Amino acid sequence: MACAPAILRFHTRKPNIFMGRRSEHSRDELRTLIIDAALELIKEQGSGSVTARQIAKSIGYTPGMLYAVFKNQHDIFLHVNLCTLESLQQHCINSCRNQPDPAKRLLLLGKAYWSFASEHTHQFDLLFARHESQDAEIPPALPVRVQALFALVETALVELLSPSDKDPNKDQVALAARALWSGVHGATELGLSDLFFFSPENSKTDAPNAAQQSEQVIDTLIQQFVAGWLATNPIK
Amino acid sequence: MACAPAILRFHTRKPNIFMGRRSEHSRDELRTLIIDAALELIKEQGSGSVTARQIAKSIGYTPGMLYAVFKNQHDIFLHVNLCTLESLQQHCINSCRNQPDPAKRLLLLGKAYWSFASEHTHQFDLLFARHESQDAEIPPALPVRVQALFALVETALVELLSPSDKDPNKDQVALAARALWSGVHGATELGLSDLFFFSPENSKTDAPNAAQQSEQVIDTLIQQFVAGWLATNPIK
DNA sequence: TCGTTATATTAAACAATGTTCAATTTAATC
DNA sequence: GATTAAATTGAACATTGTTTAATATAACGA
Repeated sequence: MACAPAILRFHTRKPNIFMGRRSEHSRDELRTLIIDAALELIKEQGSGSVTARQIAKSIGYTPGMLYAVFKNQHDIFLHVNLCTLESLQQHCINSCRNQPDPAKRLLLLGKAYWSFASEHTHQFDLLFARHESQDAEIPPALPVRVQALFALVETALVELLSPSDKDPNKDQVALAARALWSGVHGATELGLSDLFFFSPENSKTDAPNAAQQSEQVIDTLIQQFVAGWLATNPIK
Repeated sequence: MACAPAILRFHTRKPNIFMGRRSEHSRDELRTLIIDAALELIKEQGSGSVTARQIAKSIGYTPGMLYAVFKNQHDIFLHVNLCTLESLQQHCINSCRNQPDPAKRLLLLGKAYWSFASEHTHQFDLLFARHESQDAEIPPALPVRVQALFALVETALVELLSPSDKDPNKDQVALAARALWSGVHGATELGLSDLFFFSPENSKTDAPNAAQQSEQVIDTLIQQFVAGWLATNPIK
């Protein structure tokens, strides 16, 4: 292979990020362009009917380009989910930041979770949709954001037990927070699907709609859980 | 239109279900054939990758035939969901039919719900998947089955309060049952998605897997809820 | 028994989808 | 200004759900 060295010499050139670009946008700009466009389309139509061609067209590109930036469609949606999770987190934090009473704060958090889900149904659906495992890695920021959500609940639960003392069983608190919030999440899911099926005879003349039912179920769940939490954990 | 009556005469013949059949199967047999085939494929692959061609091929027919029996693919899946819901219901009933203690029964129900979901993940996913509204009507048997599931919880909650007395507030019981079961459902969903994200430092050297976590979360939720239920409702 | 009629099923087509990749355009480099 | 490498395209590919004209077949009437 006498010619190999001569050929390899050409490959030693340092690559440049801007080489050969045709558009105004850097790779990172393209990333956010794509994610924002996808998010917008999902808000309008739901993720199920958003196509690669739609996303590309809405930012003035060709579908093929998307695959130079993201691994596949599912990869794009994963990064949309990151945005959604961030919005959800902010919405929850804002809903209760001025409420010092931990029990009331939990109720506000529950209402916020439901209101976000019902006002951003398509985003919420995608966030918790369970596709069979695609070949795209979960962004590492996702677990962090979920934990941050749980932390809000954990704090409230700790405050409920000991407003002054600060030595709770962390394992127990983490478990309780996840149990309680699983409940709020489940009620939200069932509420969105309108799956409560209250017997008509049980309710009065004016049957509550799905949204009212959900809020009632969530409130009940939180109240009962808090009552149980206080009953089983004696105030130190 | 002098000829009209002559033509119309032919149309007065009574239609017969077996007219022109080429196969051994009646329309109803085809319905169950299709549903069973779809169910089997969903168990193996998950609904997301089951195609009309696969279903048709597995029962020795052509995809076009499916559309003479069902409105569309979503319609087929809805009827698969009916089977799934029936299995889930049976699984739950069987899990606790010999347990007289209502609190223990609720725990068994929770375990059963989780075990069904984790052993039939693909079916469970399809059952609660929230597609954007397709044009196929929900089978009327579905609400009935969901209510039957809630009834198991309602009964246990009533027994918890008054083992002998039988005059509970029905609205309150219905609400509490849905709240509690929303929780179990939510914990199941989050568990399947492995979204609990317990901080590693909180757990001991041997971190529990997703299944163990889910069962623990579900147990905690039920125990706390029951404690709250007993605390807020004085025994009559 | 033999056409006639109504149904059941097919086969082929359709438009739309996600994705790939050779070809092309463009910018940076020598 | 020629060369090199990256960015983007555009056309293709295999699949998908679904429709529909054509066909095969069973029941009916005489």
